[in-house]
Amino acid sequence: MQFSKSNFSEWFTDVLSEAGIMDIRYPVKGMPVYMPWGFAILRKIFSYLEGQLEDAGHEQALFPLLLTDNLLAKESHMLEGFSPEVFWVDAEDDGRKLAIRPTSETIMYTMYSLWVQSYKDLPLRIHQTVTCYRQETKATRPLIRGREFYWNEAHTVHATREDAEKQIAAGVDIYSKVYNMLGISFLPFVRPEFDKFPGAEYSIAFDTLLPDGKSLQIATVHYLGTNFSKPYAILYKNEKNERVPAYQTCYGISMRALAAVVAVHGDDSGLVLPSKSAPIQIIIIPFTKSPEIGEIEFKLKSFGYRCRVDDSGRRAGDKFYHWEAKGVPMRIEVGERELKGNSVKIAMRNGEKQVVKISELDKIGSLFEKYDKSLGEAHADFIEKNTYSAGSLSEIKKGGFVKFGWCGDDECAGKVKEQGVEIRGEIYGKKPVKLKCIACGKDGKEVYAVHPY
RNA sequence: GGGGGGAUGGGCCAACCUGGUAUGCUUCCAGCUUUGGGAGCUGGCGAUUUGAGUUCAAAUCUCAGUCCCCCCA
Repeated sequence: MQFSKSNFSEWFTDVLSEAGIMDIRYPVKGMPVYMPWGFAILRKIFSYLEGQLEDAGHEQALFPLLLTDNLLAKESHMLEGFSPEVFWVDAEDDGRKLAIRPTSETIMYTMYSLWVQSYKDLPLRIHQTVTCYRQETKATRPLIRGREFYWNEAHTVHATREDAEKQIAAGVDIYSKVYNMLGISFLPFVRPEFDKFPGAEYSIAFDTLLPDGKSLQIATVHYLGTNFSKPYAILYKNEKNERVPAYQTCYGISMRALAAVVAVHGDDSGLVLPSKSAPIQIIIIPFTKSPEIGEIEFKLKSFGYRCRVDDSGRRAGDKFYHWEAKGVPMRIEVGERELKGNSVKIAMRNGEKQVVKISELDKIGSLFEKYDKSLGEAHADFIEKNTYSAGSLSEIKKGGFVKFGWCGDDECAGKVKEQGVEIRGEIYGKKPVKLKCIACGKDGKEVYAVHPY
C-alpha cells in the first residue's frame, strides 16, 4: 500500500492502521487500541523518558485511578478546570461521589500531605506512567486527542521557590532530551494567563509543527507555587521548627510523543522510526538458507542491536514493503551474492544503501547516527521554514509558527483568535522582545501563535 | 459550541432512489507450484452499526441512539 502524505489527515489515519500502531475500531469514543507494534514504540519512548527522570533524581510510583469529589474540590481551579470533563463512577463510597482521574494532582497530593513532614523529606520527586480520562466533547483523534490518554507525570515538592524553579528548568531539560532523541524540534513557550494549567502560577508548554502546518502541544511543565500545598496541606517543618507550605512543580508528557514521531518522520511508504525508538532496529531479509544468517543475527545482537530475521515464507518484495511501513530503520539483505563477497547489503529507511563486509558489522553504529541526524535536521529545517513574523492581523493565519507583538490583553488575544490562530506565548528562557501589539498598537512583547490541534 | 457527510464479512465496495435469494475485489485459512521489490492456481471461512416503528416482507422507508470523518466557531 502506498500512502500520500499530501493529504495529511487521511495519511495519518491510514499509517496508524497499516503500520500496526493503533486500531481505531474499538466502539467507545476516543478510546482506540494500542496494537503490539505501536505499544512497543510507545514503551521505547517512555522507557527512555523514565530513565532520564530517574537519572535526574525522580522515583517511580503508582497511584490509584479513583478519587472522591471532595478531593477534587480542594483546589478551586482544579474543580472549575476539570469537572466538566470528569468521568464519574456510577457508585458511591460512604456518600462520596467517585471520579476517574482526569489528572493526578489531587490523588498524589493527598498522599504527599502525609509523606512530607520535614525539610529533610525535600525535595520529593515522584513520577508515574498511567492512563488518565477526560470526557472530551471535541472531536477525538487517535494519539492526539483521546478520552483516555497514556502519559508520564512527574510531581515534585521543594522547600523554596528557587529550588522549585530550578526543577522547572530540569523538567524542560529532560523533555528536550526526549525530543532530541526522537529528532523532533519544538519551541518551549510560557503560556499566556488564559491558557495556563488550572492551579498553576505559570505553565510552560512545548509546541511542534506537523506537516500540515498545524501545531501540536507535546509536553507541559507547570510551576504550582503553593497553590496546591496550602489546600492539600503539604507542609513541612523548617529548621526554625515552623510548619510552612512547600513549593511544587508538575510536568507531563503523553502519547502525543508517538503521534509526533509518526507525523513528523513518516513518508509515503509508512513510518520512519528514529533508531532508539524502534522496537526492531535491524530487519534481516535472507535470500538463502545459510548458517551464516544466524551468525550475523547473533553478532548484531551481541553488539546490542534489536535485530530480527524475517524467515517467513513471503516473497522478498512483500517483506520489504512490510518492514518499511513499520518504519524499521535498517534492512540487511543477505543472499548467495552477498555471502560470496563475505558481505551484506544495507538499506536504511531513509534510502541510503551500501554493501558492508560481515567482519565490519561492528561499525554500523555510525550509519544509525547519520540516519538519526538526518531525520532531526529535516524537521528542524521544516520548522525554520515555517516560522515567520507578521506585521498585521491579516498576515497571521498562514500556518506554522507566527510571531508578532501582543500587549497581554484578553481582548487583543480574542482578535487574534478570530483569525484562526491561538497565542502560545513567549519563548521560555528567552529575553522578552519589545514589540507593539498587533491588535491595538500599544506596547507589548513578542509572542508566537499557531493553528493548534 | 454549530453544521454537514457516513457506517454492508478483517479491509474497500455493489445492491438502497423503486422493500422480496446481499455483488465484486482484497485480506485471512488449507493445499500445490513459487520466492533478489507486493506470486499463480484450486478450495474454504466470514457481513447489512444498535434499538424501536411501518410492512405479509426492511440492508433498503421513518424515528432515536452509538461510533467515525469533514467543515465552521
